[in-house]
Formats: sequence, structure tokens, C-alpha cells
Amino acid sequence: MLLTRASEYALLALDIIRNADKPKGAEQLSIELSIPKSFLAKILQGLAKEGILESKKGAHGGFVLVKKSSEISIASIVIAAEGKTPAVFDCSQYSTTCPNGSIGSCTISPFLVTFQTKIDTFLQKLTLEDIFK
Amino acid sequence: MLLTRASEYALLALDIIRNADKPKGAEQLSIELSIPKSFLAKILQGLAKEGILESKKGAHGGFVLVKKSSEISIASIVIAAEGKTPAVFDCSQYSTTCPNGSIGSCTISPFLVTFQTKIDTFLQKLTLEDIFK
DNA sequence: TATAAATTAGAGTAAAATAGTCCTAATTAG
DNA sequence: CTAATTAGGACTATTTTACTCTAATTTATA
Repeated sequence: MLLTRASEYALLALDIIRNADKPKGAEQLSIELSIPKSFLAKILQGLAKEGILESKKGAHGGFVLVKKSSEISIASIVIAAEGKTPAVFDCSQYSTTCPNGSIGSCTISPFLVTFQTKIDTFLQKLTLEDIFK
Repeated sequence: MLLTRASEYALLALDIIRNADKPKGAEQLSIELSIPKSFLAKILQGLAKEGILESKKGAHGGFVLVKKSSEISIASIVIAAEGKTPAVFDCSQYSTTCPNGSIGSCTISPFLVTFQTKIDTFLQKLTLEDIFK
């Protein structure tokens, strides 16, 4: 799987947050979406760190969108949620054990790079607004 | 990750097999590629079952290509190697616990379907010949 | 026909990634 | 002050990935 539940929960939560007029708390969101609160809270924290959401602490706090939906790429959401860019195949991680030696010299490397670029481009061009309209 | 080592090993092995004039054994391939023999053997068995390779048992046996490289899609190789089609996000697996109920009614479903289709199409159009030329 | 070289099949295992939980601290509206 | 809320870190459970091992089967060839 390219995307994990973190991305799924992030996108579902963002759709609710962008349609709300007040800050949405993690607990409220977890109830509306029927997903685990602590896990969702972690994901929302990640989105806040990346500047996709603004978090308001304390009573009546919660999360609000900082930018317009049309200015938030799906790529940035996924990277914030997953903690890394979604990779077709994680060569670098295995570089020391790579059968073909260093990265880039492998016979399938051109294919992998082309594929990865296709995915990156697709996610970078798509915005939060696009996927919900 | 969308693709696992099974697909990587399958593609690397197929590149050697298609350039050989005799059946290539799992052991020989595992040596040339510096990858575990038993694991590679399992993957080659899968490719043989899907009709991508023909396996010859016994002495001087091994694996040979059945079709031309240009007639073998990367999609078919990946499906044979992974045992399933590479999924962007595995909704069906979570259908019983899906926050939004049944598949397709989820707000991110259209995005997921579009994304998955893009990937499927890309892999179906690409052939073994394409990625090594 | 014996034998060595292969694939086949299935069960089992180890490591890594995913999907969480839990607890304590810090912040803030009212 | 206090109740509501985010922040952070450590921890755990589950699932997937990446293998291994053993025994059975097949087959070229001597």
C-alpha cells in the first residue's frame, strides 16, 4: 500500500475541518469519523507542524485550516500524515544490501524513478479542494 | 511502499532470463543477483504459475520466458510477484471497520479510485521490454 | 536404471512497518 | 481556578514483509 490509514484519516478530518466555522477538536473529529482519538490526535499534530492546520490549545481549542483548500496539495497532506513522501519502492533504505550496488546503477532504477515521478506529480497537482468537489 | 522486494527481484531476474539462451536456475540467478535463493525460487514459482515463465524441472532445468518481452506487461509481473495487484490503499480489507461504511460511499473514495486507475493504467501499458531499453 | 540437479509445496520464523494506546505536561477560555 | 484541549514521548499489538527449511517430485544423462 502506498498510503496508510494516517493519510486516510488526515483527508477525512480535513474535509470536516474545512467545512466547519469553529475550531474542531480531535475528540469531536474522532467521534464523527469513528476513528481512534489518540491516533487521530497524533496525525493532526503532524499536519499542524507542517503548517497545514493551525492548532488552538485550551478550552474551545481545536484545529482550523490556515490556507484555502485550493492552496493545499494532497502531496503536502500525505507527507505530513505519513511523515515521509509516499514511495513506490524504498531503495535508499536497502542501499547497503542492494544487489546491484549503489542507488541509480540498478537496471530497474530508471523504471522506478519514472514511476515515482508520475505519482509525485499527480499528488502535487491535486489540491484538497479538487478531491472533494 | 507500493512495490515490495518480490517485484524488485522478479524484474531483476526476468532481465537476466530474457537475455539468456538456456534455462536459468534459481540458484544461478540468486548468485548473479546476490539475493536469497529460497525467496527468489518462491517468486519464480509465482511467475511460472501466472504463465510469465516456463519452468523446467530436473537436471539442466530452470526458467525460460514464454512470451516476448514486449508482450509481458509490468502489471502482470507485479501481480504475479506480489500475489495481488499493487493497491494505493486497501479499503476492502478494512471494509468492516471503515469509518464511512461500505466501500464507495466514503468521501475520499473518488480520489482513491482515480489514483488507483492511474497506477493500473501505467503498469498495464508498460512492458518488460520498455523498462530495460 | 541410478543419480545428481533441479523445481514444487507447505509450514514455519524473524524483522520491520503499521496502527494504535497511555500517561503526563502545557496551555487557555471563561 | 478549572475544565477543556493540544503536545510529546514512550510503549504495545497487529500485520506485513522477507525470508528459511525440509521433504517431495521431476528429469537429463551417464
